[in-house]
Amino acid sequence: MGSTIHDVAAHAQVSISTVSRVLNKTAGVSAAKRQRVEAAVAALSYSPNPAARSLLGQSTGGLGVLLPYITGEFFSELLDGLDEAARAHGFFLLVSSSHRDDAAFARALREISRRVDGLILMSTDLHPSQYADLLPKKTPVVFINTPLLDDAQEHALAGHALDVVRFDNYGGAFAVTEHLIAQGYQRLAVVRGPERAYDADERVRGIHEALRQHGRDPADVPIYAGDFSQEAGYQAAQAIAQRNPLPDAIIASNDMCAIGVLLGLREAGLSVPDQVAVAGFDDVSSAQYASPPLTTVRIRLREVGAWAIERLVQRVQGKQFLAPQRVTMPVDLVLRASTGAHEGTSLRPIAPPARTGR
Amino acid sequence: MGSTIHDVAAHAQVSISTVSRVLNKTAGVSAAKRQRVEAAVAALSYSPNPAARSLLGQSTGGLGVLLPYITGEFFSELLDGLDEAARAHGFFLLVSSSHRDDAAFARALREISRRVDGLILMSTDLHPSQYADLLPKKTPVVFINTPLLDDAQEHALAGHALDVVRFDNYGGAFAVTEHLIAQGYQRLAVVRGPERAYDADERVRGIHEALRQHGRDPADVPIYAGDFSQEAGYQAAQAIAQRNPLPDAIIASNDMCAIGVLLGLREAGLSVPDQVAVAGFDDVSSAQYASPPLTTVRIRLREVGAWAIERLVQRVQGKQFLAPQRVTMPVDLVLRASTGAHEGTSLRPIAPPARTGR
DNA sequence: GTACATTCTGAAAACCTTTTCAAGCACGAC
DNA sequence: GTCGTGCTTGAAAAGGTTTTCAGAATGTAC
Repeated sequence: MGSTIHDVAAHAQVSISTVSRVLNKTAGVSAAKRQRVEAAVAALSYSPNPAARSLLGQSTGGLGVLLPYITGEFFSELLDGLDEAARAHGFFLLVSSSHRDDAAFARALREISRRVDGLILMSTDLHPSQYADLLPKKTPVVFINTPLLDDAQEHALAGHALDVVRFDNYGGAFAVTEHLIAQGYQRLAVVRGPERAYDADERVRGIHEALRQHGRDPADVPIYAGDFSQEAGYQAAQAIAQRNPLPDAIIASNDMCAIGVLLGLREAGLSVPDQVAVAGFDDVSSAQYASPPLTTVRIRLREVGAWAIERLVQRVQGKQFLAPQRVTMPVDLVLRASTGAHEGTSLRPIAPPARTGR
Repeated sequence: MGSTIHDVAAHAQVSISTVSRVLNKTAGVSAAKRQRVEAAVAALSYSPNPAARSLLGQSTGGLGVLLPYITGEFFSELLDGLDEAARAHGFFLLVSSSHRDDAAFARALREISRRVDGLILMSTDLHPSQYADLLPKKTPVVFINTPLLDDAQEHALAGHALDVVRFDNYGGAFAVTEHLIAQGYQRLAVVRGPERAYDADERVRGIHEALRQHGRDPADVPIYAGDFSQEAGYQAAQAIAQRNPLPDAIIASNDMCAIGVLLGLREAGLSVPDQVAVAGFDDVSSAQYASPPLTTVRIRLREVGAWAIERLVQRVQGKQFLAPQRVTMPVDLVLRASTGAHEGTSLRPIAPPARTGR
């Protein structure tokens, strides 16, 4: 348990340098000594002290993950994808979430970044460029689902090893809206996500663009405030139910909100989808068990997580000089009963948007 | 960013020993020097290198969490409770999950335990005593939801700083069963959790004891195999629907399974709760959005997580010699429509079982 | 046989902190 | 004035590893 490299060296009758060389394959060692060292390592069940290693500025074996929340199916699945990929590469995840204010976030970022080899950050209301001075120059970072960066922002981050992976909020919202229009719904309403949240904005943008492309005026579609919570959806549905004329389709900012909308409509005595259709976003697993099952947009969270880890590990393992990437993961439109769709139709892939390579 | 204690010492014109003493309050320092040091620390925004600290056998600032899964609402909520409590004490969580076999688990345990000050372990199919030789003697450990230990097992673990927190699987299952009996249901069926899983066993035990206490023979209640998944519930429901006479109430091992049962019954054209009642366990948030909303047992996962962290932090921060505790958290019976209960009744606390103090 | 290149090996420095040890200092008591 | 006491301070060691540097050993070419 508590054996050191010195113990191994003594046991194998070589110097500690030789042991280190065998372990790290950093230089040639004669076959005889190598075997003695390997035997000693096995006999003492030695493994290098990670603290000593990271003190030398080597790898810590840890990757930091800072998320706004970890509760809920959305983050749970993302985290699972991250964990699985990290484990496959022999890394551990240092997780920290829900930092109330920017100061707390900055503190956590500073503290955690000294203990890890790379960072994964997701924060919907801070621009990556705002982190610039908080980030240790040497630590590679992957952002998940942050706003697109303009040139000035890219410039501010130029010194960092920094990639971004997004999922196609815009395209998913566009597709859902087109689907509702194709189904013949006339009077849409929207329950949006939090103010200042990039993904919420993108979804609204996708909805508006689809409306425009089908000759409808976005101004005719009322938008209700929300915050990705069931409660917000419930409240909005109550308000929408009072409306005259009654909207015949509601696009919720995400599935939890949509489930709240379903409850609110049921309370108001309205039937889904006969009187009002409802669509969500995210395809959390509750979506298929809602009643009626929810039309929504599937985000391939596991793939997003795997991509982020993969990229980080590449950079950590010596490939410092990879060109920064900005990737957008495609999403899938999932059709279910809540919009009067044939349940069997289920999966329809959306063409991925052009990947901006810069 | 990269400033060391030497930089601070130079800036404040004192020795590094003095800086260390000011930072750790480990000995008196004259007021003048203390102020100079504090000013220097602020000016250079210095914070001690965690790797160097942990190399000295001091705190790493990390707590390890090994769970069987992190996906799903159950683990998500537990993890959130752990994270919140850890953050409150200034600790980070090192998370690792889903280790396919015992060897992988042991490896992860060994690797992770060197990077943390304390460990939280949850594994439903390994007895704590089996970890005994895997655990570093000095690292305190809190087990979540492990089997009760007999004297021999306690003895094997005697050298370790080790606490256990459980939630009342037995009592919750007992209460649910009593509730179904009180509602007048006659022919129960059970869909159990995985084989060899402690919590699944306890829930069955609670059901059986309740049946006996109400003069019924547990042998009359069929038990269907399951694994806490929706799929298993769905399959079981299909099988149960074929049964003659049809059971009039189904107790599922957990909520996900119960939701699967609801789907299976709906598929079979059976209405809940008119023809068959359904109850779950865990009270994940989907339970209240199921149709019909699910009668279940609420586990106070956040409290369980907070307790575990609290205990670990106490031990880490010097209180090595606390007597080991074995605590069982009470659960709450939550009544909803799936068992024909008045939805308004909702919450009924179950008296906590005696806390075994050893 | 000598000179040289090449491979292997061990000693020692470096990473950054905490803690022990001993020295320095001021102060009060005699 | 001298001694002892207690507090403050700095030097140095320790913790476990990687890496550099130089030396040793081996092999090759003439």
